[in-house]
Amino acid sequence: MDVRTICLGILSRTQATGYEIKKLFDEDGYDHFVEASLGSIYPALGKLTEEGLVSMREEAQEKRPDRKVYTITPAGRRAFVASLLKPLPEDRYRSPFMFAMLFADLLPKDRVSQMLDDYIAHIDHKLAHLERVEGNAQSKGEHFATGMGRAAFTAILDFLHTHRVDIEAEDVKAAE
Amino acid sequence: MDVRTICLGILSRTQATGYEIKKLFDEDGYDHFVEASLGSIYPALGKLTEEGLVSMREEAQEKRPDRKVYTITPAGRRAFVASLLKPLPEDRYRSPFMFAMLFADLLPKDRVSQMLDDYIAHIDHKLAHLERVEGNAQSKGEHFATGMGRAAFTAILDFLHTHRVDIEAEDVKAAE
DNA sequence: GTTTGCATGTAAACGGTTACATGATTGG
DNA sequence: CCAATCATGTAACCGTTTACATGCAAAC
Repeated sequence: MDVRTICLGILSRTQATGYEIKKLFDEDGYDHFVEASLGSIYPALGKLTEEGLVSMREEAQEKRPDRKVYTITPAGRRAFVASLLKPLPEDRYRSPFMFAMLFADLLPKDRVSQMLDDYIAHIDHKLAHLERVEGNAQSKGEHFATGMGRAAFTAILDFLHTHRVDIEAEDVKAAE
Repeated sequence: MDVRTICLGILSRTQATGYEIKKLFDEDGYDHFVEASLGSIYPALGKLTEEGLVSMREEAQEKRPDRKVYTITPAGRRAFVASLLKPLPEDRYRSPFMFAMLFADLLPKDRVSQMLDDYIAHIDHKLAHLERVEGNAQSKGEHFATGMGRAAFTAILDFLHTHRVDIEAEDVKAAE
């Protein structure tokens, strides 16, 4: 899902500045399955404006750059819905952690333990974040997405807690 | 995790040609959390050879291009382990499906059902693949990785089956 | 007779991140 | 005093994908 489409999606819910869109990503739970940096959001908004899919209104501010508030246009809504009617790109999951676990036997035992600790802490943190935003979910979709995220994270944590011993165990060379 | 490191990892287990490395990705369960195309593998192998991290031996073949079999060097092994001792990059999960679910209320009901059907079929397929490779897992790490993948996919499928009704339900406008 | 598998490689295009550039305000 | 927040934007860089280029053999 490209930054263009993500911006349209957010703007279909609320008008916002580029900066605010970025914040919605990070804070409102979107960041579990999409992401974008400001360096890609600003150019995307510029292009969407050119194409008439969003409109922009400048709000002057004292001692700050003008806020540029973007609003989705009817054409923008149509384009957004159209993009969701097309076949969706596949999910992509890249996990350096899982990759590293494949080679646990090459690593010192405490490095493996440390990786597990870090990863568990990280998932814990994500799960906590998810549960925090779950409360203020607005739409059916948000409930569904946070629920599914929670299901997945919980299962992963369960697995890690019960199976970390397997990978932390010393390699026992078969006695001859 | 960049293609370089992934190639080194695979070559730490077995020598292989670029073509074979690609196949190992797709067939041996690696593709659930790492991926790379031939267009990135060949240049990566060339560079690793230059740097002395892998060595290359050409095997002439009749009526086919020479096979170039790559073997990791001691320096390559050291570099690979060193890369796993450094802090790992974060996992990244990009899900156009989850993103689309956030906007289910904007879509026709049967498009949502179709997305769910497609996605469930897709996860089913991945899970079956994982269970197929789980049998011939060689190392502790492979067992761990396939086990964790299975745990996550199973939880997601469970969730989808029990909660799809929530998102497929008609939006009932509150009676006034 | 067409697709799939084997086997290599290059180059253009793409989409994105990171760093740079600027600068006042507020909270710790 | 320093870090974070607000607020925009550009440009260089990066890694990767996709398409192109080549071509035979086996399977369907």
